[in-house]
Amino acid sequence: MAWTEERVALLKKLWAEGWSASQIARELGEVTRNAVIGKVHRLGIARRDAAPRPSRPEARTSAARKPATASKSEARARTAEAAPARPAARTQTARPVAAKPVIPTRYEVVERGKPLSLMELNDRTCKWPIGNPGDADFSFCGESVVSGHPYCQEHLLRAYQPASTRRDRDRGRDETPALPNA
DNA sequence: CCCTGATTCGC
DNA sequence: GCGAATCAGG
Repeated sequence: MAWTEERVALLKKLWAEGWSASQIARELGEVTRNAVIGKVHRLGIARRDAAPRPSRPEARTSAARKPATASKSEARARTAEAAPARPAARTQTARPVAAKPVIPTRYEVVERGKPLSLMELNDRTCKWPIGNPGDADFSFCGESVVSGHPYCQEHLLRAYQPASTRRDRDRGRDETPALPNA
C-alpha cells in the first residue's frame, strides 16, 4: 500500500489531532505503526518533544548496533507470522475524544468491555460470547483478557468453575458455559 | 505485559 | 522513499 495523497492527508490530520502512531496505523489499515512513524519523520512533522532523548546518544551509533542475532530475529518473525496484519483490531484503547491542541492526554480507561464483533477480536480481547450466534447483535465481551487466557477475569471465573461451585450456585438453573448469554 | 516515539539502514 | 528491527522509555 503506497502513501497516496489521501492517505498522507489523513495521516497528517490524525497526527495533528494527537492520535498515536499505532492508532493511526489501525485507522489507515495495511500499515504498521513503524510505517507511520517513519512517514511522519520523513514529512518532518514528528513530535519534537516526545520522549526525552537519552543523555548518552553515543549508545545509538551503528557500531553499537547488534548484529541481529538469528534467534531473536526469528522469534520476531514468528510473532509477526502468527498475527499477520490486524487491521480491524480496535480494542478499548483510549483515543483522543476530540482534537486536542496541545499534548493529548490519554484516558486510562474508556469504554471497557465494549462488545466486539468476531473480526475485531485479537489476542488480548475477551472472547466470551454475548447473545446467540447468528443473531444480528451477536458479539463478544471484548474486555482485556487475563494474560494467556481467552477471557477477561470475570468471564474466566464463569468459564472455569469447579463442579462443586457450579452445583451450589446453579441449583435449579441451567447455564451452559459453552454458550452463555450476556 | 501493554504501550509510546526515535533511529538506523538494507531494500 | 520505505519500514522492520531495534532502542529507549512509560
